Amino acid sequence: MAVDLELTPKTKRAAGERCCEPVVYPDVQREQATRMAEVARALGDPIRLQLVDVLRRHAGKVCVCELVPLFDISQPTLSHHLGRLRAAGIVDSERRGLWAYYYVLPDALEELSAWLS
Amino acid sequence: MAVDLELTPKTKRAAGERCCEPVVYPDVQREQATRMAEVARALGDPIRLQLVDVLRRHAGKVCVCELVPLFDISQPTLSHHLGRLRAAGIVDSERRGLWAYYYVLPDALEELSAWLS
DNA sequence: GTATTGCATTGACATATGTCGCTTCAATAG
DNA sequence: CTATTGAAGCGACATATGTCAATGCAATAC
Repeated sequence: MAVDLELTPKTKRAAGERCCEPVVYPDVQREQATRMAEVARALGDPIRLQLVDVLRRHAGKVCVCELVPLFDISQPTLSHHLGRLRAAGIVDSERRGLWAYYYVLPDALEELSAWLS
Repeated sequence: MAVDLELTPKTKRAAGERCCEPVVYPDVQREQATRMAEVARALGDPIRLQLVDVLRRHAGKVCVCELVPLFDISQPTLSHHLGRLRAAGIVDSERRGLWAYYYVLPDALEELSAWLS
């Protein structure tokens, strides 16, 4: 075990047919995949996906106080989800007095949407 | 502190203007959001997204042995990612002798794709 | 000034996730 | 039969995530 005999020809090929055609795709999009995966991960929670859905259907800015009663989660948890969506560049917010209004940045979903189509 | 005086009228409204119009969207899609979030979460990793990309561009079934050298991860890790994609219903596999061939189930991405568009 | 209100932050906790090395297992080669 | 090969399974580990209660903070109401 300690000694390496190195005597294996290593020319084994299991079957006569080759494993598959050697089409190795040149990884065109490393950064693109990272960007799209980041967006997909942000959408990978039912509450966040519904948040985006509500914000998209409401063609304007929606107050957080309007979003809280839509979900069975605490206000800090909702704030956390909105923060994650904002970190992913999917939404942004604007404070008006005491209230915070969230809205979708439409371009953020474009790349992923185009790739999926 | 232990006694609840209950004497607050609770009729406070911070500003004269209402917080926002009371458009509470009837949550049409609870299960739909869960399904789409599951797919999005499965795509929420750069390696898995690139795996799906390769499998989609290759209009057929691709051998795992062809996928391994495309990424800088170990074979068990790649197997784990393929397993996650299969658990999400995005891909399926078929064994032919020693090899395993993976392919995309095109319908799996349709719902999310339609929602994003 | 003090009290209240809407939202964000913090700290905590349990669970999920990505990664690896090691092993197992089925299928083929000899 | 035994040896080898491709792929999956099994811990183990560090990190990320979803959730909450408690707190903080700025703006408004009094």
